[in-house]
Amino acid sequence: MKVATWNVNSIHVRLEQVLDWLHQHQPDVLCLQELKCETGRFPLAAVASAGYQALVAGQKTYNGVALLSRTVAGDPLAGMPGFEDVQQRVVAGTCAGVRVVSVYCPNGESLTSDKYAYKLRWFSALRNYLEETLQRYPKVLVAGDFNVAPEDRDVYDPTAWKGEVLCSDAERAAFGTLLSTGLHDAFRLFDQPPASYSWWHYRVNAFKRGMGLRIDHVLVSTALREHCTSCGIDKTMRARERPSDHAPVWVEFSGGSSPSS
DNA sequence: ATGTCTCCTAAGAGGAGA
Repeated sequence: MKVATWNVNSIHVRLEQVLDWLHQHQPDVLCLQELKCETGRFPLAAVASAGYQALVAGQKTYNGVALLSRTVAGDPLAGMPGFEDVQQRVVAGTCAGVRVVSVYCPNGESLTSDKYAYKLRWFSALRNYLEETLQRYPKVLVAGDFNVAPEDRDVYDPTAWKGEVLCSDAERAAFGTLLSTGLHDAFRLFDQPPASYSWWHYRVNAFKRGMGLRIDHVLVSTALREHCTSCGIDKTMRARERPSDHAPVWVEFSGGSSPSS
């Protein structure tokens, strides 16, 4: 089983790249973020012709998440119960016995912004939601743009970014509370190249200069961790013409398309 | 170093968000 996540920064602009990626990598599930697309305008027919079903929680202009899967996802759920939010940032479904949650965590803008306070409230709600999810489903996978670089090694220049948004102590602590529910950062289960990042700013030629952060993550529950065989970041999509500012992150599991027990 | 990209309104550029 292969699952991936990708912040596409507009599904309309990146549709051909998404279809290419599905064709090349044949994931069982692909989580998407920043659709910037109303639910009713999502290109369902295009992804269907590529062989994928879609759960979509979209809105006009901003945010928006989706879960593409080869088979129809069970128990679809948009948003987080008990946390009313006009911003569409969460969608979940069950695929091959795995509860998959696609998340687009708030950016926060800056430490003094109202959006930063919202980000911390949102993470608190996410922690509660994932705790409930883990009680209901043993095999849980949470994938998306977390907008947090968990450690200094996830930042190209930790000194320059120290205390900045995406790297602040409070954000890292909030990310840590997600792990404390019983989830594991799949990327760090394996040896990885140094300077592994998933996002590079569009400005200042950041990608070519290696100025990136690792803020897109795949978290797996303990029951899933045992089956996890590899995890990586596909930088090739960031090197393309007209790229998203994020690269896809993928994870593979042993046991074919349906990891059992 | 205010740099780039996307989408919106609104009929031109400019603002919001990342």
